[in-house]
Parts: sequence; C-alpha cells; structure tokens
Amino acid sequence: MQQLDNTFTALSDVTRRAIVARLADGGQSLSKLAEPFEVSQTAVSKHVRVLSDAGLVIVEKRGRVRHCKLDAAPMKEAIDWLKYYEAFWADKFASLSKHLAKD
Amino acid sequence: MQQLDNTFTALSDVTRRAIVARLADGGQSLSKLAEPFEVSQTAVSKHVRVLSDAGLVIVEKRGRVRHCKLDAAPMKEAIDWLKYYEAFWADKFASLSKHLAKD
DNA sequence: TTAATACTAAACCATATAGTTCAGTATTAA
DNA sequence: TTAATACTGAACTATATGGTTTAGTATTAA
Repeated sequence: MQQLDNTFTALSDVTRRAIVARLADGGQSLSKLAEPFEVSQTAVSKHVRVLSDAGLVIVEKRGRVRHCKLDAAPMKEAIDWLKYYEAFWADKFASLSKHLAKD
Repeated sequence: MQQLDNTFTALSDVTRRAIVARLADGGQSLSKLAEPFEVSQTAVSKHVRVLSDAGLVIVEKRGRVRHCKLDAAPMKEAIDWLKYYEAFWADKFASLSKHLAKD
C-alpha cells in the first residue's frame, strides 16, 4: 500500500522515468547517469534517492562512485493493481457495455 | 508523456486509488462516493477533479448531481510503460542474469 | 415560494516537492 | 602529499499538494 504509493509517486516525474529508462540500458555511476540531464547532479542524486527508497534503483557504493542499477520488481505490484481495471478500458467493448449497463 | 505524468500522479494517492476501486463497483454520485471516506466531501471533490483531469473518471452533470464513472483507458499507457521493464524484475531469472552480466 | 440538497469556488494553512548553491567528506590519481 | 573526482548534506526558495472552513450557486422537493 505504502509501496504502491512510493512506486506511483516515483514514476510520476518525467526525469525519474527517464532515469529508469537510462538504467534499462545498463547500470552506471550517478555522475554518468546525470550527464544528459539539464538539472544539476544534486537534483539527479535526489531523484535517485526517491527511486532507491521506492526500491526501483539499487545504489551500490564502489569507492567514491555510486553505481546505480535498475530493479523493476516493485513495478509488478503496480501492474497487478492496474490490470484489475482492464475491464474498464473503453476499447474493451464487451466489458465496457457490461459496465455501462450498470449505471 | 504529460498523460503518463497525470496518470501516475493521480494514482499515487491512497484516497484516489480507493475512489477508483469504489467506482469499479459502479458509477455513482459524488456525495455517495464520498460517504465512506473520512475526509470532507470537498476533499473528495478535489480528488475526483484530479482523476477527471487525468481522464480516469468521467463526471457527468445530472441535475444537481455529479455522476462519476470510471474510464480506465489511460491506465493502458501506464501498463505499457511498465511492461517494458518486465525484463528487469528480479524474479525473472533469465533476464536478470543477462542484465547482471552487463554491469 | 421556500427550504433542503449537491455540489463548486475561494481563501487559507501546513507540509511536500523539485530545484538551486555552497560547503564538506571520502576516495582516487598525480 | 596534494589535487581532483564523486558524491552527500545543509540551507534556502518557489511552487504544488492535500486538507480545512465558509460562502455561494444550481437544482429539486415540499
């Protein structure tokens, strides 16, 4: 429940979703990770903290470098939650009309 | 992109997720919808506004009543986004080890 | 016509969020 | 040993968020 909050909140920011996308191409240091973004490294560091608190990114200290890698496991719960509502997608005609009949 | 932001943000609040859950049992008026919640009707009204702005709830004026119903269509985009990262779930052993080999 | 109902808008408050800069610490390279 | 690198923490700012209460509007019921 709190985990779902953390996951959805973490993913509600464009920069954080972009960080996740970058990490999907492979783990990397925080400074490398921050390079393409227009905000400061400190800002990226904070975003990574949010993702790490949500369990979506694993940060490992290697000397002076923080190596970041993706762990998408918490997304499973989010997908499961969302999937429950597939029946209410407008393009699923059969389910929709069944639903409309209810109102 | 902005749509994804809106969807994830809308779903990052427990009360709003509970509203979605209630609407899955059928459309209803705002006041009925607000009943089980401990916050004021005004607060629920604001939450419904957020959901409606995200396209997740359709509000229809019927006389003095606002009838609310679920439209989960925007969730599709969110699920699709999340699904891309299935390969990074820790429990998908094959994909994970492939990923680990990269670091 | 009057009173009740179902809201919304406005004003306000406390806290959270996203960003900044600057200073400090830990680690590595020269 | 000194200098550079890779960060984090602290302090600050602006805006967003979630909540409240109070007042007002639109609609329906009596």
